[in-house]
Amino acid sequence: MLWVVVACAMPRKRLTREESREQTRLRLLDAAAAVIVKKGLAGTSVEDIAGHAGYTRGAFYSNFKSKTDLFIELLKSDHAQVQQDLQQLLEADISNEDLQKQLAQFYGQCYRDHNSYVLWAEARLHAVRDAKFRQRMNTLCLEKRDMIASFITQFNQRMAQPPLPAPAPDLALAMMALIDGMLYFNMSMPGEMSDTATGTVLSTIFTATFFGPQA
Amino acid sequence: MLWVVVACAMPRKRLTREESREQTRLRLLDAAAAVIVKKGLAGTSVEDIAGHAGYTRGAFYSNFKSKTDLFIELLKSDHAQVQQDLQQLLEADISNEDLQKQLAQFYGQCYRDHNSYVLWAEARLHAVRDAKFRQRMNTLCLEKRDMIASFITQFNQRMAQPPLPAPAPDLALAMMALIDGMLYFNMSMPGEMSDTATGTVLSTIFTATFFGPQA
DNA sequence: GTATCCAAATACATTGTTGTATTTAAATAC
DNA sequence: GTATTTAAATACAACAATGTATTTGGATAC
Repeated sequence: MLWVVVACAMPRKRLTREESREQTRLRLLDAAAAVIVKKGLAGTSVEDIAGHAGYTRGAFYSNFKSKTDLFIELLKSDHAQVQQDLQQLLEADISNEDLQKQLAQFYGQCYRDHNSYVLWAEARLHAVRDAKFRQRMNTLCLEKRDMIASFITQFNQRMAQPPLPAPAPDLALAMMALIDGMLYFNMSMPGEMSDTATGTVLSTIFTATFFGPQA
Repeated sequence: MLWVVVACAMPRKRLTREESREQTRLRLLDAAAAVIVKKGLAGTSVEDIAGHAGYTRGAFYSNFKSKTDLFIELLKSDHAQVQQDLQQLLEADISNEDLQKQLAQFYGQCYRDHNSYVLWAEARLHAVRDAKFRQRMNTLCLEKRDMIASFITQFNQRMAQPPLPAPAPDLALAMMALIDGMLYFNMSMPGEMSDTATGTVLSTIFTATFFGPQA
């Protein structure tokens, strides 16, 4: 009886089956991300995930084949987001901006937050051990590399800089490695490398690499 | 009876208690490194380690307080080795060598092999989750940073190069991040980044950073 | 030799995890 | 309304891992 009143007071839409299922899926994915960041992929049980999302294991197995299955979905969704961000950056008008700003944006764009970076760190270790998984991840990484390579080429042309010191795809990998290294460092040694130091170093190296022999 | 003969044939020294204990310890450490690289820290059970070393769990708990305890010993021993290598490089006469060679050596020195790198990747993730552990690791990393900073300063002076574009410790962190990023990449995407590409890129960036505005 | 010591093995009790099989209740279709 | 469907809960059986308590047998001391 009270139920009716409440239901009227806050028009909490009665979900259709499909909506409800989708909601459960998303809640499980979110919960998984949180718990995996906190306890690690291997250290996280299916029960942990379901529990944290407010369900039982039954809901989990009803929605995902396995923990690995869910994990891959998690990565794919994050990758798609990053790709989209990069695409946007690529399409934006960059010729009027200065390098510093670009780099800051680029850097921030690569991985949006600490959590997603930790997830990718987990993924890499998993890739070392699972060839199948590694292949899938490589595909994603190479996709990103190509997008960055395209960004570099375009940037180089628009700025009418000296020829690149190496093929764009190679430079792209190097830049990814560099940025990864920075984030990786900050992940396990937060605060050790000041933001300004990071920025300075990145821009120093970027400038030297892309703008070549002029101070 | 045959035993006596065999014992004479190969003078396999009868171990003292202490020697025997030390041997067990070392075997457990070696086994742990191998298994942890293969299955991950969390995915490795104490039983796995003991079994792989040819013992039972009893031997393990008789020698180590816990898995984490053993893991830290593993890292410390690896770190000590790297520090020693760096020290040697620092003391060596470098003024006659060319940059390329130095870099190659430096690069190879940082982490001696794939396995030890994977162990450190595990360690970093562990550090994200365990503040106590993170502090310990920071100490080790800063030790390394200082040694590299010292290397950079010395190198810069001996080569009579232009002033460094940033404080040596900051540059050291950046170099560590860069090299880490490269190795990290190669770890999960082996073969994607060719050795020559890696070398070229590293030397390009290093040259640009340390030798500044001249091609 | 006998007594003792201690490194490692074994036994044990407990707890956590897995995946499947079955049940339930709410949403749809009629 | 009644029947059907199905998302999620619950029950279950098998197994893996933990840490401690106890035992065993080869070193050491005498």
